[in-house]
Amino acid sequence: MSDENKGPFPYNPFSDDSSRGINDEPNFFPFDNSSMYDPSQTLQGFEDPYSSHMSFTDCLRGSMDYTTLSRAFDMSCSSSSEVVSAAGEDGSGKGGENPATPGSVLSSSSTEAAAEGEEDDAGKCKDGDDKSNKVSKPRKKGEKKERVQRFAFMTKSEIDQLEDGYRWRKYGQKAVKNSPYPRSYYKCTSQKCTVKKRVERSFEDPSTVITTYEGQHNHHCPATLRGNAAAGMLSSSLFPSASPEGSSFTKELLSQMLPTSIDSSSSSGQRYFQGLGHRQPPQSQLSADYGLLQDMLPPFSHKQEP
DNA sequence: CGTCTTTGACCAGCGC
DNA sequence: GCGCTGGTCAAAGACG
Repeated sequence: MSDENKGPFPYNPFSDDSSRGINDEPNFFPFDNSSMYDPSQTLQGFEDPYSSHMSFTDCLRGSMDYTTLSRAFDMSCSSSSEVVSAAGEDGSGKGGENPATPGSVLSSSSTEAAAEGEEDDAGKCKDGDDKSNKVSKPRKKGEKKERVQRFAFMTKSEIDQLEDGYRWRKYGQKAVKNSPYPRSYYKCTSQKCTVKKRVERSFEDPSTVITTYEGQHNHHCPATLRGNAAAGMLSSSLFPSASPEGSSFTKELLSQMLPTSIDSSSSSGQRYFQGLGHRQPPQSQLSADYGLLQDMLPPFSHKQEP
């Protein structure tokens, strides 16, 4: 892939020139450290999507390690009409999760996570079938591996793993080309859940952790059930399907948390947070809100099991 | 003892 | 076809 993916950020994990080519790059909106959230001023570079960011994890973790968060969506913009149509039908399909709503931060563009997805990617990752599928999985010539919805966070953090409410099992680590920092691979530990994530550090800015989620949870967020509202909230934001009402819930929620506009009209399907910017509520207020959320979340998180 | 991490090996996709 | 790289597996070890 080429330079346009790199954007202003020094290192884009999806921009390397490797042969990755399987899932391709999620639309990636790196944040600019120089414009990190400052409550005393409006967001710098407000018009610039590349500087869109928000202090989200800061809220989630009670202002611990994370200071800035930006995210991107994998709209899997590809030339494949198959993918495009899949993205389209998703809006009415399982995704009925109104991908265009702010709360539905996850827009399913995946061809698998939505319709047959739980079969395919699941097939690849399902217990016991991993190997066989990996080894013998026949693939028609020219047929590309299905895309899964992916989105990435760039997080200013000392620690690598964002606590998002889900439990992850590390299954691999690889050195990354052009980066001294390895990339770690995690799978959701929940049975039949095929969500994966990759975590790596930016080599230009070691304080920045890049987390890439892939797939959609098909189960409750443990944190929500446990009452960890913050993590659960993030989870329901990231994976609305794991919480059917979560989409509307998070829509409402995020409309408060993310008062700035979210481009939901983009024909390309690209959406992103504009960041909390100038209207981010004070920490104390957020904490109070999360306290309420903690009470609200359980009823919202009932998963409609098929 | 169950769970998780580490790590070397293997495989697939891509460019040359 | 070959080499490179990312992604994944799975055995072994660490940990609580």
